[in-house]
Amino acid sequence: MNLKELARKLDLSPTTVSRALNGYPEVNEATRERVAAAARKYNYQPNTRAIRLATGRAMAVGHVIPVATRHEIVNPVFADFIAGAGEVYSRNGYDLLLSVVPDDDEERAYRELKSRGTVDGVIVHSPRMQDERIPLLHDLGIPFVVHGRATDSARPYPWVDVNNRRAFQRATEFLLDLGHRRIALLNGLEFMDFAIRRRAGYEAALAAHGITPDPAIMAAEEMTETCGHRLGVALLSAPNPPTAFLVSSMIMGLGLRRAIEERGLRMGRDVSVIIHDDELSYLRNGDDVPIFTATRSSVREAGRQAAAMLIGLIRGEAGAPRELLMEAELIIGQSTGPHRG
Amino acid sequence: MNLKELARKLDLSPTTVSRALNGYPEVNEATRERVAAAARKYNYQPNTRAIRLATGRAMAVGHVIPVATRHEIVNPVFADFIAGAGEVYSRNGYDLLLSVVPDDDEERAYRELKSRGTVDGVIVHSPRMQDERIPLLHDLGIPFVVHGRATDSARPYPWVDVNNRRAFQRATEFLLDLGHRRIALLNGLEFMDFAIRRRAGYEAALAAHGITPDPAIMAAEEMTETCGHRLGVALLSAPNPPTAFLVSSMIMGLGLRRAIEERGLRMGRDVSVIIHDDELSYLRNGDDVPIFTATRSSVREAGRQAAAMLIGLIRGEAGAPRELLMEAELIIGQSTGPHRG
DNA sequence: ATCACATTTCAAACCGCTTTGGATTGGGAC
DNA sequence: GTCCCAATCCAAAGCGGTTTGAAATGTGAT
Repeated sequence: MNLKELARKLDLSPTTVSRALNGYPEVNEATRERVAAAARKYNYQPNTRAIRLATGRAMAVGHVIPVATRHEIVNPVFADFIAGAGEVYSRNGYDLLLSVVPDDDEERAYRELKSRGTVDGVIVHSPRMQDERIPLLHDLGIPFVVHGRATDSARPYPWVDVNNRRAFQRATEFLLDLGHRRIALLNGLEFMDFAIRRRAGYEAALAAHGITPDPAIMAAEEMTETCGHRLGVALLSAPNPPTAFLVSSMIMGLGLRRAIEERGLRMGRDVSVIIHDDELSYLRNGDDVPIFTATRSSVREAGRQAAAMLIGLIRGEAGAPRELLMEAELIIGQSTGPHRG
Repeated sequence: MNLKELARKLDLSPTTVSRALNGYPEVNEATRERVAAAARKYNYQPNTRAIRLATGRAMAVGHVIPVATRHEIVNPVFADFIAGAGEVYSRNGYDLLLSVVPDDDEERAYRELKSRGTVDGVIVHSPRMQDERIPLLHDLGIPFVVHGRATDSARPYPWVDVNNRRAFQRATEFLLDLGHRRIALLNGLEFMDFAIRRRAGYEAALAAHGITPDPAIMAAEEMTETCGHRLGVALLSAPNPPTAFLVSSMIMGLGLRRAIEERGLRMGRDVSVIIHDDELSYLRNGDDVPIFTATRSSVREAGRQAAAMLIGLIRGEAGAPRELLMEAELIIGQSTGPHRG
């Protein structure tokens, strides 16, 4: 059933039917209801392809997912972020278009998205510092929202981010208050913007206590279980090992815990650990009692917020906020305890 | 730059330009090259929306991701499956459309996908046994491929799956050969088809050794870290605890390991564990030496295969295989050892 | 009765491409 | 020289909606 057929059944012009269904004012309330009833009866659904061509809008949002050609890692937070964003898109009639692109081909991907008009806007994932995608998207004139931030961007740009700096600063302070002085940092790779900010927070808290950060107990690696384990083993068996760890992801934290327990130590008693918890749905930090003490911020909620912001931008809604800094909670779990001198 | 403008620049009709670019035979080789050159020069990209309307094809594939309204879990294998599928789509000019849908609303989602013509085909995720989506998609006439299988489907349907039964049968046999007799099964929720098949393999291997499965050491739960931990604690502290575990996912295995180590036991020495490893990119089972002994099968590869099969179906390629059973490898890691009587 | 004006409806153009059904041209067969 | 056919190209009609500009109808004021 298409518009023309429906119009013929109703003995109306396609124009009127279209307007009736789209809520235009210049149509009689009685006819509008007649049209609506018929549309329901015949289960009329306007053809998306036609709407898109006619209106010039794609009614779709793109998420370009760069897949590192070398280590081929898919960011584990994607699934939840997208689940959150997807909710908002479907409520607003937008489709979610996923482009999986080798990371050396991203620029071409964005240009094509623009010139072929497949999407009305995009979400930028995993920003690096001085990310080239931001000026590119500005130039192309595609509405976009960055999940995270890119330090040192020349122009302002819309973003949704967690206050990574504050979170890690608070977490470090918490450990300091427990008496820990030798606090290791297991960070993500530091070309990622969030990793830089977390380190900054960590260093600021140390500095405020007159402690100079020790590069020997600061690592920046891929946030995997095995990396967490390897770093844990190395740091714990070194001379003057840390008594506490600040870890950038739950998965890495699981690896660290493995290293701790292999050495016959107890997490929370012998060694304190704070992780960052993205509240991934398949990796909950405990059901009721948190396993890890954690800085917690829902990445799914970030997805919702970013999607809402992007739709606002696409619709050209003025005055909507263009920046959103989400504060992480500090959740006290069983993985931290006072320093045992 | 659109087709009409390009045609005018070339002093040709849009017809000819279109044909030249799409490789139709009725155009002079010389003009074809002239057209191609101009297209490059002006960076002409045909408008996707127009192509879609004109051809009636959506050039897009849908992945409907049901989000459980209650526990809100996003399947952690999605990200990698989709990364694999996405590679194949982009190579073939298809877009990947993600619909995040509350799981009680899935039927409507599929019907709408059909009647609005947004996609040419879909991938069905996480099939249950007797999955209602399969007859629905058959009726709607949308090409589809199921990732996994649905026991007891009346009609045949295209699928890509791991041989879950064989994998768990082999794993169980391996444990039996090591002398274990009390082998626990930590399975996924058993309305999922793969969980049923894994249990069948487990039970078959036990039966071949004259062992009656003991429901007391068989669990079917959500495959999370905390569930693995909770079940591990419960089973290990029960009278007559198992000496080996067969676990349906790596994440669950991490939780189990935590329970084992909390009790002062060593995995691989005191308790043997075999997990199923989907080779998730962010959750590798060790870098060179596997942490867990595992049945291993790449979910990303499954994504590639399913995508390729679906595109074949959409294109109406006859003779292409409609079913693909991938065998899992048994990888020997450090988490298994002989039974210590 | 007449006119201005708001309300309601419609015909037709348009979005940018594909595709059908000719039209034109040139060369070879007869 | 005529006819046929292959090789090229084109005009126009689509795809299924939206949107513009105009027409038809009804209403109240004059």
